[in-house]
Amino acid sequence: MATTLSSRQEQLLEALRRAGRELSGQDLHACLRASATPMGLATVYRHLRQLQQWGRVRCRHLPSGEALFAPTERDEHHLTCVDCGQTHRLDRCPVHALELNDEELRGYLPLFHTLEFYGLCPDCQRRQRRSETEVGEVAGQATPSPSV
Amino acid sequence: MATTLSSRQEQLLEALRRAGRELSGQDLHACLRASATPMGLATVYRHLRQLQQWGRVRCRHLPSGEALFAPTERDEHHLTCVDCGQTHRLDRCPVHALELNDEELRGYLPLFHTLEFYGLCPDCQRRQRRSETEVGEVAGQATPSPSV
DNA sequence: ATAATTGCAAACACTTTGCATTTAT
DNA sequence: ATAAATGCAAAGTGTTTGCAATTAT
Repeated sequence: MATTLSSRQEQLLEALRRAGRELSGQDLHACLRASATPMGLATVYRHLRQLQQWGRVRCRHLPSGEALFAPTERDEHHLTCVDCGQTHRLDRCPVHALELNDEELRGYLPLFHTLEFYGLCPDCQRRQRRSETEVGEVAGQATPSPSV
Repeated sequence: MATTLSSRQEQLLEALRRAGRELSGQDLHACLRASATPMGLATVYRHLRQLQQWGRVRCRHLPSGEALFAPTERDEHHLTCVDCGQTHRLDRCPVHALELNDEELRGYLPLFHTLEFYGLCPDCQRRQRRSETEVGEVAGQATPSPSV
C-alpha cells in the first residue's frame, strides 16, 4: 500500500482534517491557494485522485453531482433529501457491526464504506403535499415504501 | 408524493428495469433514441432529475465521476475498487435489518439508501505490492484498517 | 387558446491533460 | 544531470439551460 505521502498530499489531508467537514476540489484549491505553499487546481485534483486510490480520502457526490472529499479516517455518513439536496451528517454508523463474508469480499482489501440514506426532508414533504392538492392529484400510487 | 408518471418517465423507468443494470444518462439516451418515440438527451436528464426527486430513481457515482442510474425499487449495493474502479454488485444488503431512530431521521421520509464498500481488488493489491518493492518502499505505515 | 413538453445547440461546472518550467534527487 | 512535481491554460466530459417549435389540454 503506497504509504509515504508527499508534502502536498499531507497538506491536502491536513486541510481536510482541519475543515472538519467535507470539501470539494474547488474548496480545497481555495483553501490552499492562500497557504504558504500555494497549490494549483490541477495539483489538488491530481493528489486527490491518488489519495483516493490509496484509500486515504473518500469522495461522495451530492444529488447535484458535486463531489465532496473527506479523509477516510473520519466516518462520514449522511441523510440526504432527494429533492432539495439538504444533507445531515449521521453521528453513528449503523454498519459498523456488519461484515462482508469472504465470498462477498472477492479478495478485496476493504478500506472504507459509505452509507447514504435518501429521503424527503420535512419541508419538501410539505411542499410536495401542497403542490399535489393545488394541481388536484389523481391517480394515487402507494407511498414509497419507507424501507430504508 | 408526485405519483403519476408521464409516458416519458415510464419509458425511462422501463428502460432501467429492462437493462437490469445501472445505466448512465448517455446510456439511456442511446437506448431511447432508437425507440419508437426517440428521446433527446436533455429530456432524459430532465426526467431523470425529476424521478430522483421523487425517489423513483437512485443514482450513484463511480470513482471516475460517471453517474449511474437504477430504479429504487431494485436494491443496488456495491463493492468498488478505489484504484481501478471495478465494481461488483452485492447480492444481499447488510443494512436491511438496520433502522434509523426518530432523532436520526429528523422528520425525513426515508426512500432508499446506498451502501458502497470500497477497497482494493486483488489485482490492484498485487500491482501495488509489486511497485512498492520495485521502488524500494521505506517508511512503513500501518496497513489500512480493514474495518469496512 | 393556453399551457406543458420537447429537441437542439449553446452554456456550464468540474475535472483532466499537455506542456513548458520549476524543484528535488 | 535526470527525474519528478507543478502551474497554467486548453481540452474534455457529462449535465443543464435558453429558446423556438411542437404537442397536448
